Amino acid sequence: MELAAAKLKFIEAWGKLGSEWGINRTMAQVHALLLISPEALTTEEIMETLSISRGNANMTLRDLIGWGLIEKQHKAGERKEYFFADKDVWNIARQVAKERKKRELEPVLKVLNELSTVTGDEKDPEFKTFKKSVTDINKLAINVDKTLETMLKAEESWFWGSVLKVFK
Amino acid sequence: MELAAAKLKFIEAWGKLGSEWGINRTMAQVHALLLISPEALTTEEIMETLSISRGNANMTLRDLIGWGLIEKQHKAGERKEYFFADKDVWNIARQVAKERKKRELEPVLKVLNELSTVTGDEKDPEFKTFKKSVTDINKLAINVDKTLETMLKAEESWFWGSVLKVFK
DNA sequence: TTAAACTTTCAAAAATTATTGAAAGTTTAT
DNA sequence: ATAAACTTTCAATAATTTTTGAAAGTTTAA
Repeated sequence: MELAAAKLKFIEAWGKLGSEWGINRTMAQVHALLLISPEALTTEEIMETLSISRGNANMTLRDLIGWGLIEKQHKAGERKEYFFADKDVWNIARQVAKERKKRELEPVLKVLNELSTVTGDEKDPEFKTFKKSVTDINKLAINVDKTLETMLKAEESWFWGSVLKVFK
Repeated sequence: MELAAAKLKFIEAWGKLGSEWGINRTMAQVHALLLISPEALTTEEIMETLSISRGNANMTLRDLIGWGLIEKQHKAGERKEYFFADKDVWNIARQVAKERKKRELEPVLKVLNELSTVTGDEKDPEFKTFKKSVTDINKLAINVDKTLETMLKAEESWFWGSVLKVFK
């Protein structure tokens, strides 16, 4: 496979994966583009390569910065802003995990906590079933939270070393 | 908090979580409803409780069956179909992991594999950067795949016991 | 059969989400 | 100050996803 074709395929695949994971396609594609680019790129270059509008490019870049996946770079003597992506895949994974934990897991844990204070008749099957589901989900969510917490602090080699050794 | 209010809140929260994870809101809500229901419910009851149309209810229930999250039940002497959800949260997590692995991770692994066959000039920064990103992502994806594979086979207590012990 | 009870389909409509692009805003150099 | 270079905003539009509901399909009982 040729490099040019491979790049397109990678951008497409990353975009699809993103959209399956609640990250919009364009955002994932811009990220993909910067990820495989050895040099920081300008808004202009990104707009052209991906055929997207200026407004879209601007908002997407802003979101990616918000996710901690890319950064702005200023070149001496130039007005333009350049953007580049962190190339360390483990950092990327951590960053995504961190953001999703904050945006999604934590609110859910909060609600589950509230819900576990529900009162009712212990003999009522409706009550018992509700309570059990909420409690069980809460336990699972707490375990997931703890695991993510560890991952956020861990070095990649240590993390996979440990996990895969256990699962041998 | 009252049981009735808590149920609504749970259905809402589960629906929101679902939509953040690429599962549509209605599907997640129907799942939530069945999860906290001690009895199997009919399409009619689900339609009413969640104020959704017959067509929507039917398709959603079919999808949930496809995900392995709910099952049909037939009651003796009745024409109607009843639906109930597996209440074991670990099974649910495994089932979701299994489906997403199949639908999302495996296609990505396939593409990454293809992309790692790309040819080019080892001195070209474009090529080097591309190759490194693809290779690194591939390694990460393989580790995720292995971990999921283990999870799919594991008992809940063993799984968390091992993972959390490592992360102590 | 036939008709009632129930399920499925799917084209059209509604709702949601993403994108555009032109105008407004900002910064820098002169 | 002014103008050029660049960035941001946001109302309008487009694209995508979800939902509806009525019609078609299926199963069962008599």
